[in-house]
Amino acid sequence: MSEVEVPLRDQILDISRHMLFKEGYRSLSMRKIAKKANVTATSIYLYFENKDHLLHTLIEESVEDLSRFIEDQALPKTDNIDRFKAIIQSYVEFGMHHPEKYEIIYRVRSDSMARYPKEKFRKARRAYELLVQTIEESVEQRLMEVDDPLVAAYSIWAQLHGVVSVVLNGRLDSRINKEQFIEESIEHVIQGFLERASVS
Amino acid sequence: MSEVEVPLRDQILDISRHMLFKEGYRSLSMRKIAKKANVTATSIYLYFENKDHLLHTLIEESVEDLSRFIEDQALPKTDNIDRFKAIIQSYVEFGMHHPEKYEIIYRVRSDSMARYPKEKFRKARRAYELLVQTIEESVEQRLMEVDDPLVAAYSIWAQLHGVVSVVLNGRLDSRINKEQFIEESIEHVIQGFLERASVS
Amino acid sequence: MSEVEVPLRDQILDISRHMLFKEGYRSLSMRKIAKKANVTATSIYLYFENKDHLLHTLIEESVEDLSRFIEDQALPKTDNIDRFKAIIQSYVEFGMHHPEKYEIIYRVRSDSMARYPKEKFRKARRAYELLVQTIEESVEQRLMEVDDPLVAAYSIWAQLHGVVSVVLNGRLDSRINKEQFIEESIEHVIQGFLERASVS
Amino acid sequence: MSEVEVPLRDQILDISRHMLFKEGYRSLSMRKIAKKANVTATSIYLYFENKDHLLHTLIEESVEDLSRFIEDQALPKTDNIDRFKAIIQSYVEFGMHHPEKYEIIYRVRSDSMARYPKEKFRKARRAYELLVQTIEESVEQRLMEVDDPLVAAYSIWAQLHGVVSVVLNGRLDSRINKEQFIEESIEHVIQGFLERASVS
DNA sequence: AATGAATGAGTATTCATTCAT
DNA sequence: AATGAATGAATACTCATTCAT
Repeated sequence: MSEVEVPLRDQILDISRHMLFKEGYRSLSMRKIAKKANVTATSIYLYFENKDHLLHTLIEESVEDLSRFIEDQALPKTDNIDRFKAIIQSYVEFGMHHPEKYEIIYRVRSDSMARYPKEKFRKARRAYELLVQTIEESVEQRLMEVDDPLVAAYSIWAQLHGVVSVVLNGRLDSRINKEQFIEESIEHVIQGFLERASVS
Repeated sequence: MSEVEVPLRDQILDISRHMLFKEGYRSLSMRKIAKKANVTATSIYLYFENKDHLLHTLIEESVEDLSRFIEDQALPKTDNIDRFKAIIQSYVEFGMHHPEKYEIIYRVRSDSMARYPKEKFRKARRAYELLVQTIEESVEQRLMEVDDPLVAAYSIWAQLHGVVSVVLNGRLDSRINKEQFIEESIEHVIQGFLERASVS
Repeated sequence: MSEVEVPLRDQILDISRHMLFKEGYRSLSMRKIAKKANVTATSIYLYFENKDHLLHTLIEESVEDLSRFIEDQALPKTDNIDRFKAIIQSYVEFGMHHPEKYEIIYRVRSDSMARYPKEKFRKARRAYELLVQTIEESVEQRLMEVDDPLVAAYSIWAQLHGVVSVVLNGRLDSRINKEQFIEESIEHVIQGFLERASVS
Repeated sequence: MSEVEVPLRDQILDISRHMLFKEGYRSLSMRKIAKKANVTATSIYLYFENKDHLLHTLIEESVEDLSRFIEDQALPKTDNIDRFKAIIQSYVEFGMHHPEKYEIIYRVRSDSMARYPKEKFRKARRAYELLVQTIEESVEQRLMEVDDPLVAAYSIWAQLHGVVSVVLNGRLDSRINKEQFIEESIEHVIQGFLERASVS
């Protein structure tokens, strides 16, 4: 009663996000969400048109958070190389610190989100566009040398995603130290570009 | 009638693999598989104990195919650097040529495969162990320089997986040419290691 | 429409009880119950968690009714022999007047009720405990002579159950009059004890 | 190989009888029987037209065994009272020594055997008819005094059945010794008749 | 004497959703 | 802002039985 009331809509989002992460899309049901929120399933429909809309909201929110997180870390950097590194670092950091949100962006979609309006995924590109632009400027400043900044940016993103998802899915070889793995992977991705530049 | 009869068991596997790829685990149902195979759902149970067993068979088969594909390409190479490249190339190639099998290894698991006997995933490691060993030998021969071959191998695998899955999930920026993306990504992953060596 | 509305929950219990009696446990299905109640099978789950819970409710209710019926008839009797007779009479009477409830207590269990919490069957013992106590007091008052009141009570109960179930299962020889059979059986069970006493 | 080959037909009967006793009708399936017999379900149909026929065979066999067991014990007795006691004793004894067969006679029927041709149950009456006849002769010889031998016989049978089934269903109060319970119950049933006679 | 392949009807249960209140 | 009652379609799986061999 005296506690701060979390609006039901937010509660539903939190519960769904968590359940999605813990148990996967397949066992995410309106009833289970409702039960955890101590309301009836019907109540969810007051805030979300249907299950898809609820999921879309979840994705949009995660995508927005990821973009903003990266921008917050990268935009303050005025040096392009610094910014380049910041984007990469913060991308991985977001995955590690907000696994539930990170996973929603990638996992959900593959399962059910053919239906997710592609258009909205464009938004997700904000951070990517920033990376492209940073690489372009670095190239202009002869700090880097790449054939195609677009391709380079996408490749970096893909590689980082591979690194993050291996860790989040708990597939890391048990003999390997997580922090070491992440650090060296990041370094490898970054160096792959910088060294070439420094060589030239 | 006069056509070559494909055994029902194999038909079921093919259909399941395809449906899994096209529509995801969650919409894979025994009934749908049966309908596509023009048999009753009951018939599936003549060949597979239950849905899990069917999926496990699918995974096992994919894992085996991937391992063998890589070995076939890499083992003939006697030079370690050649073998190193061959492993990487063939891994990506397998993903591109056998997307359904590739996806099963990764996609299915996250959803349902907590139940998949971990022991059998060890098998999946055959190619990975080969990569580790190749790196170790390259290091001994001073062809490469890495802190920890185990970590390096895992990092390479993760990055390649990121690259492959971005393509398979159709998430590639429409302005980007797929072949170029793959080629440059592979080169980047490879060069990241070799250049360091050549520098030293 | 103008009829008194019987709550669905009660309807389901009535229908289940009846079907159980008429067709046995094995052919009792949620679907059939639903069809008889003119609702979908899903609706049953609004009132009962699952089939077992539905059956348990049925058993509990029958057990409770039997106990109360006997107590209602027997407790008012102050004389122990009167009470002894009343317990026996009312036990059989309950079986004859409420065959569906009587049968549930015995028939269902053997089939599915290993799962039924034993603890709840203790309740069923209320009438039995009353019989034990009544015999004990009768013995103390030298109105009866038995080796062991516990054994005597159980033996009486078993014999009565045999008598009742023969009738309810329609196994009575067609040449035999039901009422006569019951009356003489009861008398025999009772006299078996009292005569010994009167002899001494 | 060198073992005595039990004909499959008998194996099936043995397995079915045992499964019926252990797990109840509801979980008795042709497939499970077949699996235990190491044959396919189809093979059962070589010996039994269908599941019902298999069960009927089981019942018939049990009924025959019970009748013969009682006759073997009772017919040699020339004295009617001895024979009366022998019938009762051997009935209970059969239940205790052949619980699987005993249970089939009673348990199965209630569940599925509405379909069992009543005519065949007449056979089951052989022992009962013997009891009736024995009582009739005892009455003629003024060794007993009963209103109606038919009713008396049926009542005895019912009471004994109650006693046996309480024990076989494991419903005996844990504080009660099984042997004592049976002995006293039998004695009570017998004495109920004899004492009256001895008094007169 | 026995099998292997297949079926059709059935089982309990779960799900997203709707509607009247 | 939220509920309670209900649905229709789906799920994995089991069963007795049949048929060709």
